[in-house]
Amino acid sequence: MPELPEVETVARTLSPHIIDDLILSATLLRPSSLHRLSMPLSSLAGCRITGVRRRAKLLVIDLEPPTPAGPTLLIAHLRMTGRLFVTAQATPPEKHTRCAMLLQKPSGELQQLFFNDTRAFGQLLACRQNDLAAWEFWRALGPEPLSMAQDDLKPRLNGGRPVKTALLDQKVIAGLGNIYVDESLFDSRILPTRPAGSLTGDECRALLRSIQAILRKAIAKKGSSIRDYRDADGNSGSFQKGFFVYGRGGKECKICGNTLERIKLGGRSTVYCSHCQQ
DNA sequence: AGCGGGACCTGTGGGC
DNA sequence: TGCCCACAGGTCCCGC
Repeated sequence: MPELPEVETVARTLSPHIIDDLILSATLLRPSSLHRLSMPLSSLAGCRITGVRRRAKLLVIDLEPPTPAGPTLLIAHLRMTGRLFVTAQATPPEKHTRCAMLLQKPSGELQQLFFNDTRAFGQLLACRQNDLAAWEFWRALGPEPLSMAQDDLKPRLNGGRPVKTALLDQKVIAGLGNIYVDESLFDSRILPTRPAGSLTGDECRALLRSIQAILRKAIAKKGSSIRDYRDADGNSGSFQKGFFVYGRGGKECKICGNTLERIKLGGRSTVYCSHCQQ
């Protein structure tokens, strides 16, 4: 599910519900949903939520009090089907509820924060800031695409692997997934199979412009909902209505009318227009 | 180094 | 209706 625009939307919609809340308890309902580097979730009892933000495809919840090892964090990776949302105090866990936290608002009102995840690929990680250095995935994350300057992409795209594979690599650029890579490559008219190192400076600048424009539009549309994705208020995104290629293999290119090709690249379904993209 | 394939999970949709 | 297969927004790990 969630790529950068969806996680950004979850952060924005979740924040007003839980900011300044006190965590009274945290119950893990499926052990495998806890990251191997995580502290026990029970250690979060007594912490207050001070921020909700996004890094790459990760949702980061800032907590206090800090510890000698730096600020306390609760990080969620939603993977394919993870969902975070608040619900009434009395709501029982569902079949796919992996974690339930009891929160107390500053007004004294109680509510729950649920982490639901059908496929159970998603994970929660409670840790101190200093612990993040031990998490190789976090340490190696590439730059945020919306903060990159126009010449920042070219030096990161090299080697003979397909440019699509490189863009999916979170060490190259953080937050892109299958949807937004295919859409960005189409928008910049670049074939996904092109060796990453073969792109010219102009092509890299055009590609980054496309990535940034598409991510901004997708965030404005509250993300893309293919099947499972909902924001923290339970609403779907609508950017999927504007897809040019993702999920449209065998259909007509909206630009030239050519039949869109569908191939496997890096194990991922890939759709492109062999006429528009070069 | 980099690729493909499989694993991790559950659900859905299409074809027969 | 029902069964079986393919496939799904992500990442990791193994073997070649």
